[in-house]
Amino acid sequence: MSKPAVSWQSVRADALRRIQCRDWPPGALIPHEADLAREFGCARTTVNRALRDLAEAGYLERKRKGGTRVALTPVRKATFEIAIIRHDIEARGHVYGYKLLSDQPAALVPAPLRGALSLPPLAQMRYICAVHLAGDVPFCLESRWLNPALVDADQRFDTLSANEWLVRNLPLSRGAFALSAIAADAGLAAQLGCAQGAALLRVERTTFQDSQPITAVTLTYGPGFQMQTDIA
Amino acid sequence: MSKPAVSWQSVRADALRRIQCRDWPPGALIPHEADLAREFGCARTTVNRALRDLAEAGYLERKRKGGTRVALTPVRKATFEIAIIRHDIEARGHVYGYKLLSDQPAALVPAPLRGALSLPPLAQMRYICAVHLAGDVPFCLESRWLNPALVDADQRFDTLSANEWLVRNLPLSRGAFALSAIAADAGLAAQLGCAQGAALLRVERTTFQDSQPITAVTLTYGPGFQMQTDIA
DNA sequence: AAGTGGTCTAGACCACAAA
DNA sequence: TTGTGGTCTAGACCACTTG
Repeated sequence: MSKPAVSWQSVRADALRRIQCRDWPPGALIPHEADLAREFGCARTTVNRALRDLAEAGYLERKRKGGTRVALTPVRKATFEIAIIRHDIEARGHVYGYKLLSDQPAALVPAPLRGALSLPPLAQMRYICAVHLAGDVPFCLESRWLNPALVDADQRFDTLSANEWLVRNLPLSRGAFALSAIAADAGLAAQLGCAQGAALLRVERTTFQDSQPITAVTLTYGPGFQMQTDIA
Repeated sequence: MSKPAVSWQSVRADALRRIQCRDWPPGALIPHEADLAREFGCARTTVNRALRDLAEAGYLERKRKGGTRVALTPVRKATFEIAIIRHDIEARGHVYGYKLLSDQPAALVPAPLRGALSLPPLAQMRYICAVHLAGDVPFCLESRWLNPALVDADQRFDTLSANEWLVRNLPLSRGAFALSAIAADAGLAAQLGCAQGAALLRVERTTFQDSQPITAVTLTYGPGFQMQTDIA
């Protein structure tokens, strides 16, 4: 016989079991990789892969020379994908519709956004406003400031949304993301076809390519919209 | 001299550069690991680590025998941590306060929740309602159904919130997470000290240990609350 | 100074999916 | 059947931290 072959996944599973059953209690120092490798009968590389994965998942904290400790508060994460809105609507089983409301080549950027994008006073950007429809019902209002230096001025967004064009064409290196609730004012109520004062979910994103701003967008979803995901 | 040593991070960076400058355009098949290893002058393992990382980040799609392709729509993700609310409030620079509003050992679970938790009709769970304060201002209302089989009935939540106790004491294996906006009704307005009809951000979570339900919680945040994070 | 995790190597075998 | 990624090994050196 040769080897039963110990997989890093099995080492990970066993280590996780020890953490969860308090065999390795929160805050405790666990044996170092070489010891565990001997115990599991595998190479240290395999143990390393398993523990590294548990550390990424928030169960362990590792430091050179300091060793590996069980996290005091295991951090669980929920992740949202920066999706193409069309895909989101289609995944919900609706027919996608899109309507461009306005597209101004150069508009003054409001002060709060200037700060978020690190722009000088009086900076101008292209401003686009559009609505995404699920069937005939307004689903999401897209209100976007776009860096004109990064997008051909001839590029139209009357058929393909700026959302979709950007996801496909402009790589981003970093960004910020904020979620809030807002009451519909008269304008929003008209554009989303809902009652004034309705509670709406709002997503604000700003994205950059290195230190160069790409876009700042506000997505306001219709009433009743839920953003769902699984916990890893 | 021996070797400059090629790191997997440098391979990753170079591959990412080729993707972003369209040297490897979206949808294209890129060279296989062995070729890249020769080109970069490193072991295949190193290339594997780099490309695996780019695949996890959403830039590449890999299939055995199929090879590695550049993703058509690079998927960027925003991650929220399942935080202890106290930490969230303290990180915002406020003094944390907590008030237990009610704690019923056995209450009928409403039908929609029963479905989400896979519970039988007439199922009962412990029901807890509490408010988290930032200074003197209500910050978040916690309304929670808790599986009594997993928590000692003697466990009080009048000082330490169920939120914090659970994060520290009950490991979860999976869960679901939903975000929505809701208008404050009379009860919410009273408990959060806001106007009736104010738009509030709501988080609903259900968590399980294997197939056993742990808890279902609704967190309703005060008006103006923003949930923020960075895009990876 | 010394201990621990982080990484690289060269080689091997396996698992999956396409041809 | 065959090509490609997925993983394991044994050994080595390095980098960061703590004592």
